[in-house]
Amino acid sequence: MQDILFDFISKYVSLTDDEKNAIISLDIFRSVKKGTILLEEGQKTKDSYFVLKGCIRIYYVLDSEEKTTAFYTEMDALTPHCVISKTPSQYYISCLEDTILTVSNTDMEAEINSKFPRFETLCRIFSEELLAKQQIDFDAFKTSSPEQRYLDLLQKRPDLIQRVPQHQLASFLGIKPQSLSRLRARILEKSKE
Amino acid sequence: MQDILFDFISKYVSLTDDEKNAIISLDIFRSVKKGTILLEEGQKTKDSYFVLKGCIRIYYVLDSEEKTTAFYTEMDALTPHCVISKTPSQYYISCLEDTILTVSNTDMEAEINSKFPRFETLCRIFSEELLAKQQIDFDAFKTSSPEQRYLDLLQKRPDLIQRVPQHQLASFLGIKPQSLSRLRARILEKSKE
DNA sequence: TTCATTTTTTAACTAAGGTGAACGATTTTA
DNA sequence: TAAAATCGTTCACCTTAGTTAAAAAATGAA
Repeated sequence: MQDILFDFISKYVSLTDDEKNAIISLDIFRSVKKGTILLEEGQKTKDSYFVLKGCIRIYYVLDSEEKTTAFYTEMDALTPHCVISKTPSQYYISCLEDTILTVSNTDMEAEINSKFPRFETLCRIFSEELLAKQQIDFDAFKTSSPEQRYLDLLQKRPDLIQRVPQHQLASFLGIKPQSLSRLRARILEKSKE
Repeated sequence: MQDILFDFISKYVSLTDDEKNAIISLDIFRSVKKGTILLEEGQKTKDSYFVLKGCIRIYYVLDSEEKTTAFYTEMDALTPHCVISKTPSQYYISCLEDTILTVSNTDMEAEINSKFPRFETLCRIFSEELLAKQQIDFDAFKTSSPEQRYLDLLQKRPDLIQRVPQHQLASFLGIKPQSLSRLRARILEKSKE
């Protein structure tokens, strides 16, 4: 299971056995049941997550309605905004499936970073990559219609459409569940012609 | 002018005179005229920007229409996606106003990072902050209507609405210029009642 | 200043998403 | 297992954005 993490890291830097052992000794691997809430609105935390297997999601409760804005699956890393801003969380994080992930807090990261400078380089590069990728995703969202967004998702993350409930997918796409349902029917109708 | 940059950096780490001089000797300060195109679609570059004064924007050309997706003003940093992904750029970057900025390339950053490890820490923290902030912005975009987005912008970035052409603001808000115009009229109508 | 260009607004019409309600189907839970 | 809650779909109606076109306003260049 740890190998998933190290395989991932090896894309960026090659770790020595010393470094790997330092990470393992942190005891960061966790197994969590479907439905578990990792973070609640209003809470403060220093914990970041890296998904090894399964799926977690971010959702807000606005006007007593759930709005899912992000999904994290295998090899996705999530540092909640409240960890960075040191303010109470504006959103919930919960497990959509039984999930295996790593949980690491700011202090542990600081320690590893100072012991192994290459780990800091890894974090910097990784975070720069995520930022650039997310920028592209945001741009694509702004410049396309809900229907186009759905079709794009179908191409790029077909797995998500299978494993995630429609109403969560809808708010992820920025629309209401009824609209997603209608939009899907519309696409099906078009493809018949 | 350099002081703007160092004031900004001092929020994250305090630099020694040695470090400041190393940065100054890189000769990264540039003054560019309104309308200058810093990066074109299809180009490759290693250059990142930090805006000291003025405003630059990212725009795509889709179906021969300009779609502006981001603005960068005083104290904003921009590393184009193509710098990270090492692929040709999907978008243009141009100056909306006469602008003073720093231009630094990947190689220079790598050099500074290896000479001054604290600079790497600065970059990591800065990039993690940007990522978290952008996530929140993206979430807000997904969970609100064009009208709400406009009202939010009016609160949070009133300067942008003054200094940026409406049609660029429109695509930044994910709508057409005519819709923004109509939406503004609608808001004005409501406020009269 | 004048002319050309760009930007913003307005309007009429079309298309698409939001709302509220209803209906099975499925899942959860007691 | 039965009852309750959740989920996905459909419908009718409303609101809002997209489209096309035109005109007014603002901007820039000769």
